[in-house]
Amino acid sequence: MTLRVTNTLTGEREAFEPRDPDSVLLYYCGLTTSDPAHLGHARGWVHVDVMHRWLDHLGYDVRHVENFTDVNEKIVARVGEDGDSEADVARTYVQQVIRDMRSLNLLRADVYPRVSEHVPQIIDLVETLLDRDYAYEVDGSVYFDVTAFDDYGKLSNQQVDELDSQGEHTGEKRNPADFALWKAGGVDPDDIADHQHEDAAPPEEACETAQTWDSPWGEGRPGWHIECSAMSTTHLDDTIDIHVGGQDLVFPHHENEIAQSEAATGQQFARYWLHVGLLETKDEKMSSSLGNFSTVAEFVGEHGPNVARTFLLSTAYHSKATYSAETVAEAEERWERLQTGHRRAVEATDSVDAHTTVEDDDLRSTVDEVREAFTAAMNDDFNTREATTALLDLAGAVNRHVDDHDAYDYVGLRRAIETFEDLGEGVLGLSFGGESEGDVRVAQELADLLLSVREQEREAGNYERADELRDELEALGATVEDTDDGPVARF
RNA sequence: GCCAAGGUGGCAGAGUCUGGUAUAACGCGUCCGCCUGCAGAGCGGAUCGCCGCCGGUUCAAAUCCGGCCCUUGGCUCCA
Repeated sequence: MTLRVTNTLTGEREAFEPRDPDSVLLYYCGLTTSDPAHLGHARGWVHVDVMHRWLDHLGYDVRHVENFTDVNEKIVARVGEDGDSEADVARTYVQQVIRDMRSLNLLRADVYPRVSEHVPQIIDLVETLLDRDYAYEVDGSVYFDVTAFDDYGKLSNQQVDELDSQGEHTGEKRNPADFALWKAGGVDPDDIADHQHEDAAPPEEACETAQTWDSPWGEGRPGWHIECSAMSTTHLDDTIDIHVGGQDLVFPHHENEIAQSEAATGQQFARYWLHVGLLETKDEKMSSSLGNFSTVAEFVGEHGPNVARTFLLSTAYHSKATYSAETVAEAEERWERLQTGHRRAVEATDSVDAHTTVEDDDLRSTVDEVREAFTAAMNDDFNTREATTALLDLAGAVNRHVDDHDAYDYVGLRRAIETFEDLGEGVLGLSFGGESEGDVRVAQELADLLLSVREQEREAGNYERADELRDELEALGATVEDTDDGPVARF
């Protein structure tokens, strides 16, 4: 069974064949560090993370690069608010993003390159494009000439003529569809005014802090698209295997990356282009500029990383996803069910009723089916929803086994636990063990003490007092359950 | 205007590439039963759709073909 992926370049789901059969070069278009990351960004991160984990699982040696765009007008617009200069604001947000990523239990990328560290490579690339007549200079700015690159539009199926008729005619560009590789001078206050918040520094002052670099064409700043071409080539290779990004980047960003890179190297830039669907609230996408977002920090703070990942993975990466109270509640239930299944399997194997001579065929065959279904789902264009569904089936089998048997199938349960851990933790990045250490242990003991008091009240028939004790425990964040083996408090 | 993705039960969301192993998965919601002092978790069962509309191909279509309607995204910064 081989991995198949939907390639935006061809519009088809095709067999994945990396350039080298043993390794994969993966690049993800990261974000501009001008605002706190929102759940839509997290959706991209988590899906790329799972792609990375699955490729590892399949035995590939994965090299994963994810950039930060720390040079941008929108960052300048935050000066005075989140820092004293463009570089300072960028640092503030890079730090926040790293924290957010950690909170989501993401595997680390091999490199997190920033634009500000790659200006020499960008300049080299622009020079190459000028040498090869794919670009032209006007008053210290350099533009890419889209008419010089025959394949322009191949990713997004755009026609240059059509783009020209829609584009803005500025004085410097030969064609409206041409785009900047290098921009002369600093940042124009007029360009940031619209992006500023109330407490930001005055536009003129903010723009004075914008970073500029020397170049063969004078002082200036790199264009937006060129960075990814330069960083991808620097840290991976001229041709990479998988380039991932949000669906909103297909045009113009990714189209322009292809044009720049392929014009410069004469090689195919990326073999597979995968695009992550956008996270939408009611009827519109979640976006910083629309202000309709929930930040990663808020969401993870409220729901925790496991619910966050379950939520983000409950829709296949290429589809759009809906963010609403209902969809989040569903994710909470799905996670709860997975966690309960895992926990009950662990508790049953630890029980004195677990026997090595008992065999439950239903449990054992379900484990095998689940592994097969999970693998098939992931190989089918990383279908994380189907993969999660397989694990939910496993939870059902464990529950049935524990409910219906007095003697437990130790070996079968072990296999179920291994499956939860290999696939749920290893591939989906969930964490079943969770927080059962240190502080929680003390809390657990105190809760148990209260529960024993509650038991006395219950035995005495004082249900009113017993329920009060339960309510008090629950008010402190515990969940009280009366099980066959007695009352239990969970956190 | 151009490009792309998508329209499946109350919600959400697989399946569509490779037409039939489907009485349309999984979850949520609702209802009933088991369990329970009650509740929760769990188990079992049920409810709700014939898959945007129209036509075609086929022994057979949610899945293929044609037309139409609608939604979202991109064409300016955006994961």
